[in-house]
Amino acid sequence: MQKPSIPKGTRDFGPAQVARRQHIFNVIRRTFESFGFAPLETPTLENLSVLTGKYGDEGDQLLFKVLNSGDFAKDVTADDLATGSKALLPKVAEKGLRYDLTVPFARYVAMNRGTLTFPFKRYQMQPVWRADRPQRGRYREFYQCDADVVGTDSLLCEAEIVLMMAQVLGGLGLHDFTIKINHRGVLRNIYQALGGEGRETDLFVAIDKLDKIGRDGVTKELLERGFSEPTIETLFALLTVEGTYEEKLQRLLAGFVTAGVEPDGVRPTTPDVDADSPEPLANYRGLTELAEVRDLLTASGFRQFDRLDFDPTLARGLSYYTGCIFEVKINNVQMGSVSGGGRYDNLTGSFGLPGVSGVGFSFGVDRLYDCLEALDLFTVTGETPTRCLLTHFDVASGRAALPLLAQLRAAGIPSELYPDASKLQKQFKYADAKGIPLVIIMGPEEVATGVVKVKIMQTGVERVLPLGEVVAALTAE
RNA sequence: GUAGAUAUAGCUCAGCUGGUUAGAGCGUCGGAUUGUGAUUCCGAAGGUCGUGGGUUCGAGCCCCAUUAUUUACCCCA
Repeated sequence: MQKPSIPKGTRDFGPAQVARRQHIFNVIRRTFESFGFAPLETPTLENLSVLTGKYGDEGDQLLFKVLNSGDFAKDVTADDLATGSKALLPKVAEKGLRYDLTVPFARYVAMNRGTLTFPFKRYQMQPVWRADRPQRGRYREFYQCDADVVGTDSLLCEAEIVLMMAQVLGGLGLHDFTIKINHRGVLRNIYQALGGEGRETDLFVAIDKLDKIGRDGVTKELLERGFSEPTIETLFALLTVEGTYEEKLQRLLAGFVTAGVEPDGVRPTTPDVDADSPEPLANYRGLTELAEVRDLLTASGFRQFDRLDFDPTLARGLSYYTGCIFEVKINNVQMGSVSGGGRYDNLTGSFGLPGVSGVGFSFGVDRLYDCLEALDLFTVTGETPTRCLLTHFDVASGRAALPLLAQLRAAGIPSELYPDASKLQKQFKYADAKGIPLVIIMGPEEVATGVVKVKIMQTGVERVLPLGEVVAALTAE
């Protein structure tokens, strides 16, 4: 006999876990739909040509590839084998499991460009797969819940992302969170303020780690990557600006002007956005857009600015982001980000549809689940949906219970009849173990008199009711 | 890919410098209660100690290998 097992990084979800997960999905779905997003589902399998090259070299290695059907080795030559796996791969696998929901979405938009109405808003809640090393909060199969908009540059989308993040977390009872926001334009301006020394991406990767490895760690890493000490000094002066959202914007602005950073223009903004800001703010796209997002949030009634943190060190890995970027962390839990996203100006470009701007974000359901569990915030506990258990002792009383069972179900009370004529004790233990709140006793005595006992498990109180009144009495409660 | 930790009953874990027949709690099953759960009491079943070698008179314990799990790094949700 072999020991049963499941693949690394995958999990079974029992009834209680599914109930809790469904609760999370429901909160997210309700929020997405209330903001006008429509559901989309895409295949588990995508063609590898769609997936490869979209997530960088490391991402490509994390893709699960699916072996071709039939004789998958029929096109393989001795040369291919000698060359190695890279030459072999396209010949044996042409499909792979989806790695995220954004790329399949982009593929869908490009394929259906003729029939979609833009701006197109969709949400998607499906599993994705990554051949990663599993660890805390990291699985090989996990669910993402994405909401994206394509076909508009409006910063209202960015503001609404913040609103949705806050609404979902609040709806789940997770009130102690931080939404970090930054802008790729701000990062670029910082890079320019340093005189454009070294590689831009090296800089972003290093500063993104600031909260993890600290100032000394980042300094060391930048020195290794060829940045000079005065440059690093300037960098930290910009990165460590203190104050409110607004104050940080102003201080960075002053820093950019001092450093002589060339203004990178401005996209159209709403007229009165910068009413209380001096003119130069408008000349840096990143700062301008962050200011506008803040104003749109204020106008939308957003009141949780203490949980919205403009963090110039937030970089995020995925290179396709070009505008605002977001990341959400739950405080007081050791867990990576539970949500993240941003704007990408050319998402569908690689699928032959250039110039379409998209903005979106994603929740990690599995991490939200782990956070809720760590903070003991789950309220859903149901092991079974059953509300009422009918007990019986013999074939005759079991038969006699069936009409009542049907009536209960018709009345919308999820009910079941214990399938075997076991000892009553066993039937009660079953109800107790599953958390079924009501037990109706239906023995020969009850059948003969037409009067049944209804026991409320939690209190132990037992009521005696004529058969005909049971459904009405239970419905009333 | 790099580094560490762990592997003993269905589950969570004890098991001393290597010493006779490997333990507990929970769970399961039976009984006290032949028609009443959760509480109480009594009893029972359940383990080739991850796998393969080695050292030793003797290995759950020491050594080597191997597999699985897990944590951190990288990267990410």
